[in-house]
Amino acid sequence: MSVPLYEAKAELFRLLGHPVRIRVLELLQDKPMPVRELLAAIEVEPTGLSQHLAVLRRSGMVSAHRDGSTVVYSLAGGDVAELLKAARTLLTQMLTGQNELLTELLGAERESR
Amino acid sequence: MSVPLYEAKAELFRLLGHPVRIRVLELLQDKPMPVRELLAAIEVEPTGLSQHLAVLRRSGMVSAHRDGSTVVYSLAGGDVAELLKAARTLLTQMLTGQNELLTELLGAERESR
DNA sequence: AGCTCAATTGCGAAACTGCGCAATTCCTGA
DNA sequence: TCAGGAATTGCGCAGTTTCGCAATTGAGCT
Repeated sequence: MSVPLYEAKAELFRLLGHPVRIRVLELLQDKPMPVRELLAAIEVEPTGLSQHLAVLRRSGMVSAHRDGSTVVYSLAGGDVAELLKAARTLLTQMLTGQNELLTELLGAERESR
Repeated sequence: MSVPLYEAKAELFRLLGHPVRIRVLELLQDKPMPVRELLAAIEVEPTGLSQHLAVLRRSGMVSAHRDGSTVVYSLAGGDVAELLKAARTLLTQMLTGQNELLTELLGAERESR
């Protein structure tokens, strides 16, 4: 293997590490969408969106094809949904973990007063 | 929610977007480990490892406790394994997708000669 | 107390990322 | 064919990340 797997994973995560790109992937999960529609759904300048789309395209996560004067993007292959779901699960687990710790600490403080 | 979910996801992915941090999480999946052992397993300077561990600690993904003169790190709560597995799956899907496309293109070229 | 090893932190330099503006490409309709 | 909108690209600036060195903290040993 020329590129170790953990490098590839890190690279993948780095690609996903931007709110706009997450939004794009989430939106494309429902159905393919023209840029115009993505633009309407996400708060971002056209040029910024293009750049993020370019990143996703270069990485092979989405593919684009022209339809007349507009460009339509769609997810390319892989199970992105699963990854996003795992992220969501992990986030909620981490947050509840922190909450438990917090309430525990608060309880301890109350008792010590 | 003060922070939109997609922001939190992006943040999470950004945290994971470094090879050393990925390695650390992978190693900690098996069992808690002292820094010394992580250091032996990963190619990185002690100071660099410390910094990456600090990032993971601040984010709440790992926790550390002293044991004598060494510090032992362990995964904190959440199901990191699931996320890493999803990443691995997605990567292989993307790579095979590219391979198929490649062989398709090569086939087409051969035919056109 | 002084020494040493383990781990962390502070800091400055180098590399990278994201953003917006201006310019460009590609298509469509007059 | 040319004016217009859709989308992309090139480019420079500002902000962030990463890295290694030097300095610091904490624990065990004599």
